Amino acid sequence: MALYQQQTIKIYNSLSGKKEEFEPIHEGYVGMYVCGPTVYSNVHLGNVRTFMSFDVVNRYLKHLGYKVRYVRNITDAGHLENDADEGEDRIAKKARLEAIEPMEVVQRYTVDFHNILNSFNFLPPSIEPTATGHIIEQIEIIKCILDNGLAYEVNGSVYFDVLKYNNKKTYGILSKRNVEDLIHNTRQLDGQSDKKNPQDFALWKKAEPQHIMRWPSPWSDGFPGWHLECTAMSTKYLGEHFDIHGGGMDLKFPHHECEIAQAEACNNESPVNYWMHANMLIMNGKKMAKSTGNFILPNEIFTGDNPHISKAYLPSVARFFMLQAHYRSILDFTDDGLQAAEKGFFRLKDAINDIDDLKTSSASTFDVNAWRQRCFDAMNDDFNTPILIAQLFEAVKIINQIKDGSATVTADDLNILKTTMTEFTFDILGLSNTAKESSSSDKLSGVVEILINLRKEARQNKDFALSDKIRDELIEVGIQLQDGKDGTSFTTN
RNA sequence: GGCGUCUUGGCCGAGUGGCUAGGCAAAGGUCUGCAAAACCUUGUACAGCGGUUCGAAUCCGCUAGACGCCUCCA
Repeated sequence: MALYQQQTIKIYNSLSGKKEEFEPIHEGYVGMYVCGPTVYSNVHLGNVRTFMSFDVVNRYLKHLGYKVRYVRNITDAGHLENDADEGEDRIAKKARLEAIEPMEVVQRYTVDFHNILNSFNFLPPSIEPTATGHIIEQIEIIKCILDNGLAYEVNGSVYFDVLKYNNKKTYGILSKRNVEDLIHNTRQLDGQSDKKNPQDFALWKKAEPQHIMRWPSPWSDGFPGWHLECTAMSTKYLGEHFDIHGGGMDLKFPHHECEIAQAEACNNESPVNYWMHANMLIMNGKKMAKSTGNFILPNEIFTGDNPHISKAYLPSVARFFMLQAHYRSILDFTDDGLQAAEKGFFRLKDAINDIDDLKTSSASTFDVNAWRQRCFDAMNDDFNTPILIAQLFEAVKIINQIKDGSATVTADDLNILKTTMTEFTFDILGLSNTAKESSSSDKLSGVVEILINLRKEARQNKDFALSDKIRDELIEVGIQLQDGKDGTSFTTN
């Protein structure tokens, strides 16, 4: 029996505003689409947090035995910097500024994106389609919407008719806005527009002569509107109706709202069963923004080369830090928070690495199966990683108690304990057991054992100056000795 | 201006109508040659003001503050 048959997941659905029991359309299979980055600059930490949230969702669903088709796109087509009819697209702008081809911009930052995600130990999506690779599919959807009378062409551009759509369906169903409010509150944009109404959005834009990224279409040489690619690619790879759609909270309106409208306009059905939105990452209490300097690149965390942090942190420490908050909460990124996370993470990791050395007994002083289920319960409750981490620390305490002799465990229970800890910490949360990898070197272990023995002799001879020197100098290189009842062990960080 | 979210102990950060979240930090103790690590003990928090209720930090209203979206944005 698959694990998913024993566990019931509840997902907070942005569409209904409630936690709902998760039932995939096809038993055992999950289709999930997550809006990926626009590759016109380095991926920043806020992006990483959103994608990390869905990396954990992906990992957990897989762990439960679901066959997950996880589609995360790369936006490499030039979208305009604003929704007015004028303006330069961001990729072209970057290309001009750096004097390179637009596709060089795309390549450079796609590679950066993958590098950063790899360093954070992300699992790759099943399919990572690009917008420029799906121009034909996007054109087909525009034709479909035109055929259904919910879009109109003006001067080679095609716009979605929001008011007309709203007569039949509800525009604003996801973001809980009503069209009347939108009409009253739409800001006046400079420049004359071809749109019938300001809240209409582009499906296809005719390219200005200087616009480099352009494709032929029935309406003009131009480029697709900025909401269309996700509808095209999610439909192509997951079907007209699929299970989960995710993205950052800031995409809820207008991007996801427009996706729903496009899909409904073409296929006449709601495309997604569960909408999930990850909340924003802020830094030192304020929005991250390049313009104010309140900003950090993921790589700078690993090197410590940023004025907002006091030292370098391992990717897993940053990952642990972010997973200590629930994905639907705003998270404040601070150096203090990272330091606390670092200590906590090392304590967790050290305890897991101690499991193999624990002694077993004829009885257990705790209920390992009940604890294991509490770990599942935490994740089942809308992927509540902070609660899961709290449960993992309950186990840390037990492991240390067993080590101390104030708790006992049977061999069978120890096996369950170890499996559960490993699965949840490394497979589901996606943390890395980095120290174990470096300390598992037989040569290093051998050398440290020699020093431990030398120190032991020194201590027996009451030569504490020497024994402390060995201990302190090992700490300098990141090796900490731990004197226990059964001799001295060591950990590396 | 409109819409929406949030405000928890020294810090971070969960959660719930009545039962210990957890991490970090702090204090005392055990262990130790001394430390470190670990373990044990200690905090009676939920912005303010009203209301509903047998009972609310958890539900409702108002006030204050923070944030997000409304324009590209994870």
